[in-house]
Amino acid sequence: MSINPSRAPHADSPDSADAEFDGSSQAVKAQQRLRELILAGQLPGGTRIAELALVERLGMSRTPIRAALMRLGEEGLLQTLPGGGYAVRTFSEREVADAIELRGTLEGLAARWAAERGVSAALMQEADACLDQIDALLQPGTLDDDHFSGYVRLNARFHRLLVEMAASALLSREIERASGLPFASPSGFVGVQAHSSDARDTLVVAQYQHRQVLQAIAQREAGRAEALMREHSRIARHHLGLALQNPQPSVTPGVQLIRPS
Amino acid sequence: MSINPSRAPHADSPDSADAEFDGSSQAVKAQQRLRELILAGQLPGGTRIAELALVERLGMSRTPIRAALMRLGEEGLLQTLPGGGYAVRTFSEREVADAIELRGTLEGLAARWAAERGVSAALMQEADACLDQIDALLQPGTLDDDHFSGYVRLNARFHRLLVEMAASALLSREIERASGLPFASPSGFVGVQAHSSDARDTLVVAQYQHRQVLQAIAQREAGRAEALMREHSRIARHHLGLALQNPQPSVTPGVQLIRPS
DNA sequence: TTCAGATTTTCTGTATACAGCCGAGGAGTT
DNA sequence: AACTCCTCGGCTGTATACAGAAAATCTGAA
Repeated sequence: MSINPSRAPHADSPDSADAEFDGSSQAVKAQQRLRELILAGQLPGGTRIAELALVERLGMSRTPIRAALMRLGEEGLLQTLPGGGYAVRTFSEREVADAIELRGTLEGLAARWAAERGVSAALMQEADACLDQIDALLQPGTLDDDHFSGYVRLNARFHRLLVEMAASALLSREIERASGLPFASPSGFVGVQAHSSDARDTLVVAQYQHRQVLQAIAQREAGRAEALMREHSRIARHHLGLALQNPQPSVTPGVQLIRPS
Repeated sequence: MSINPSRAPHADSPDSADAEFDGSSQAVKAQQRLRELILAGQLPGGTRIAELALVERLGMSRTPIRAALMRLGEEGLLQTLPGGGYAVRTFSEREVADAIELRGTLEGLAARWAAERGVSAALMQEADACLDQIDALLQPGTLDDDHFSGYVRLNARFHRLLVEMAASALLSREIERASGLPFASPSGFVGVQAHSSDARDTLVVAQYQHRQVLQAIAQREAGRAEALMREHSRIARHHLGLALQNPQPSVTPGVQLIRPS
């Protein structure tokens, strides 16, 4: 017996191109795929998740699935039920807004620490180069979907660099955690107005704020840096409002978890 | 066989009076007892923790122990080792200070939300009564150990009420998490100067800040409430400095996890 | 027809068996 | 004597068996 051979997994799983490299353990694979399943709306919000169903679906035993459920529970995507077990969590609009503001506050703290403690020249240059790339993307007249996904990637990169500037493993973990809810992440909702007329203008404003934050950090203006990052998160909140008026699950993963108010 | 009967646990376990009521599952018991073991210094910081050793020590199987290790890892008390497994984490003085400031920032956000959104009269009265009790404790001339532990309890209660005022489950979880590191908790270090000459004065200042925060919330002064809570956390940071000058593991659990800088 | 009780099914929590991996230690060679 | 390679032991990740509990369903009576 041993590992019952090969185990031809998933016969259904309409998941798109996964084939992501094996990572390592079964547990992290389970966590990743479970998250994808939830965000893609495969698992309806609010209903109990049976471990055995996932055994069937993910093609592994209960042990790594159990670990993944626990992790996603800590992360906030699942809620523990009183009788035991987990259910896919749903979020009120207020909760999502709170999550965004929380992330903004934490990123504000990161910017403040970066300004107070100073940042290595190499890191500043890297961030600067990142913003230059965003500038190039925002040249007038060039805004197709490719450019949008490019913006999402560069924006996430800039936010990551900013957290790195704070040089605090503790804060990094906490921000990563707060950004775990997909709609709370820095780029969670940018795709929502990809085809809006003033889509570019919003990104221009966001990019302006990026520049100002970096300048404030460089000039050691801690209070200003913090305030700017907080304000910056309001853009995500604005996007949230747009996303709820015009839901497009394809571009904003996880919206179906937000229950209408 | 079944559950090997009754389980006469621990023959060694020099733990003090536990006998805490059964709670429920083995997993949460494991988590609680593991945390106690770490905070009491039974498990030296930095060394790898073998699951089998805990099986022996806690008298249960690997499964709940594994769950407890994962939870404590997420919580930050343990770090995961590259080769797999966990080790008791140690903290630099800087990290502890960061944790305190992070908690202060989050509590500041809670105070701000409370002020912005308003608080029920019942909750305000409860907090007021709590502060009245602290006032009674701080009457001049009466500062023995009992009063100190009373202060710790009431202080924790006030901070809990304040978080409740924000009425955000998300923020509650995050603050609870940030206070998980024992030295980052609101009352983590107050015992450090129990026998200092100006012990009472520090508590008087803290209590003054409590009153002001409550007033700011009642008057809907959001910015002031936030700033006050942030400043309030500096008292804990002050206590941290004292604790490191004069370590007393008995009154400040977990200090031995802080590595000298 | 509806409600209450009993039975059955299914689930989670726990314990344990199995296999691969990493590290320590010893033996052999230069 | 020092270095290298091999072997052995222990430990973690994974799979599975077992027991208690809760929910769902079915049956019987009012």
